Amino acid sequence: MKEIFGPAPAPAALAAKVRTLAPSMTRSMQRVAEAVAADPAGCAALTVTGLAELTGTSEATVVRTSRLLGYPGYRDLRLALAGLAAQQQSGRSPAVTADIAVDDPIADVVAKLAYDEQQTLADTAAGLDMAQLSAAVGALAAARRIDIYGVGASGLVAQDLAQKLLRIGLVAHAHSDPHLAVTNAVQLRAKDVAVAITHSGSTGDVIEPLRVAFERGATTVAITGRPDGPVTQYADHVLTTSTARESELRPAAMSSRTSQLLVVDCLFIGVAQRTYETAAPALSASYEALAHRHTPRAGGTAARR
Amino acid sequence: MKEIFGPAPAPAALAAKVRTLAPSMTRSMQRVAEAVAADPAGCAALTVTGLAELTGTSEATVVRTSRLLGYPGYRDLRLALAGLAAQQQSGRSPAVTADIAVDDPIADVVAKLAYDEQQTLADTAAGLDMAQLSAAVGALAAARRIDIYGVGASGLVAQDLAQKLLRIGLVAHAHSDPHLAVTNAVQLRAKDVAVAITHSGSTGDVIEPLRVAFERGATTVAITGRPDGPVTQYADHVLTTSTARESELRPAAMSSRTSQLLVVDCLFIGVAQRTYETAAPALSASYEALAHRHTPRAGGTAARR
DNA sequence: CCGAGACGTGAAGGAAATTTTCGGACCAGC
DNA sequence: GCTGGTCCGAAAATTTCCTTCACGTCTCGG
Repeated sequence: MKEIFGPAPAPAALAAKVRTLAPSMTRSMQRVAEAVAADPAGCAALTVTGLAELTGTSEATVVRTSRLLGYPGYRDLRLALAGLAAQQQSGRSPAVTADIAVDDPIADVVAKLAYDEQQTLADTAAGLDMAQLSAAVGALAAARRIDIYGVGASGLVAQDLAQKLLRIGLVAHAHSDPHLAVTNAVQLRAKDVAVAITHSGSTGDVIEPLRVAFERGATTVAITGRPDGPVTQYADHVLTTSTARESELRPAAMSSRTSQLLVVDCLFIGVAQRTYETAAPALSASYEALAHRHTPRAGGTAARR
Repeated sequence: MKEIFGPAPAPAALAAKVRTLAPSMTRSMQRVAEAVAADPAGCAALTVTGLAELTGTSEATVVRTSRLLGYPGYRDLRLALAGLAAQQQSGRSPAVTADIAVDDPIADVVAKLAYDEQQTLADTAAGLDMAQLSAAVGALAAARRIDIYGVGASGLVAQDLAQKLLRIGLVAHAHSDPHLAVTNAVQLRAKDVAVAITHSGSTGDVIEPLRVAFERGATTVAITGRPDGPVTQYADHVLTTSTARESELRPAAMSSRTSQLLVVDCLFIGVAQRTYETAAPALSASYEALAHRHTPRAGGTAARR
């Protein structure tokens, strides 16, 4: 009997991982990663030397790329590749997803967007580090106070998380004003938690308050698409969101938001589970508090003017 | 020297092949074949030496068995094994259909959430009325001014839409303060568009400004999960979001948000397409304006305190 | 404009894996 | 007990993989 559970490299999340880590790769490594992502089956049939020649690089680069993707060496990457190829083979052939074009009919836009977001969700789920997530949940559940930082599109996600945590009785606040965020971060102490949400991983306005919180001894969590970005310097726990390819009409903010929200939801559910005794009544209380805000039913038809 | 082996090694029919060929095997080879068939995943993790030790045989025997099974050597058998393991792995994941329970491990929570949200996306895309969507897009693209109403969780979606439309040069504003929303709605005229976002379809704070806008002659759009709700009285175009079942730990806000965001994205892309001439440069301009807000690269490791 | 430093890269050598070779062990039959 | 055959594994031979190191290139600061 063999137990290879914990440190086992991700099985299916390879394509997602390639996209996530691509920005932090050098040119040569990108070529290798690209080849691997494009044709897992083909690459699985190649030796280190073969893949190096195919991509016009050296064996060392291939090994380096394998390491970056989370495997101990090329040998294990190759095994994962074989597995991936088998899955693709047996699984449905993924419908060809071209980029969204200017002249796409609206129905195609809907289909492509839905498909892309589904893909993003799958990638994110596959790429999430359960240990980190679990640790972050634990910290949040026990927190005296929670500060959440995010600006721009990520600011909305930050607010979403804050709203949810408030609903289950935690003390959470989302800051999108960098100055206020920093001044609030100074107040944090050991039992507190600070969460930074930034897709790029390098948004100064978000990193700065997290740094302050980190130095104050608070537990810090980063939700980012760049696990190698500056923000992770000051993060005790890093939750990686996936990055879909983006096109001219489809800015990165769109898929990153989907990914971030999934992570946020997972955090929320996790915390709700751990604090179930207090969370459940708080949830229903907040629900009932809003009931009278909904008008019972539609009347007739309205007349304009 | 390289030889091309004629018959490609079968990937999935391995267990059958083991049984078929077992009689023609010697005792030691049978032990190897048996181990391989019993635990493909485990054996895939072993080297030749490891498998030889596990089965109490020698490396040579392992290679001989591989040959008999139709592979050029153990290396290729191992690859096939990894593929088989991946297939088996992917085959079993039907546990996600259940509701999220209090004692679910965190990994299950992630899987279930991702699955549910994927389902929600598919449902929403399938249920969207293209004619209504198209009409709404047309109204937005030609609008002089756009007001968006939403409170609570839907308020964040409203802000998301406003952010996006602003980015492509439209005049859009999200209101979550009901009073301000109404006072602003009074200003709307024929060429303007008002969008109301409410899952329940009966949120008074959102219906009220929409009614005002409607009576002022503005084009009104409702994004709601209840196409028969009160809000649709005052909506020229109704975009229906899907509703997933909710459980105690998973409030409706979660899936409705996913659904609403997809609709909002569709609106955005649709508008961006129609106003491409102005949208494209506006998008890249807003992107560049933020570039300097990102610190270039990570330094070393941070020290707490 | 130039130099110092850091980074990316591949070549070569070393380690580990796989495959082959070869000799010994076992088992009939003579 | 010997002989021929088959089966098996230890160790050599080979391929594959990994590590080290030096060279080229780029960047940043003066």
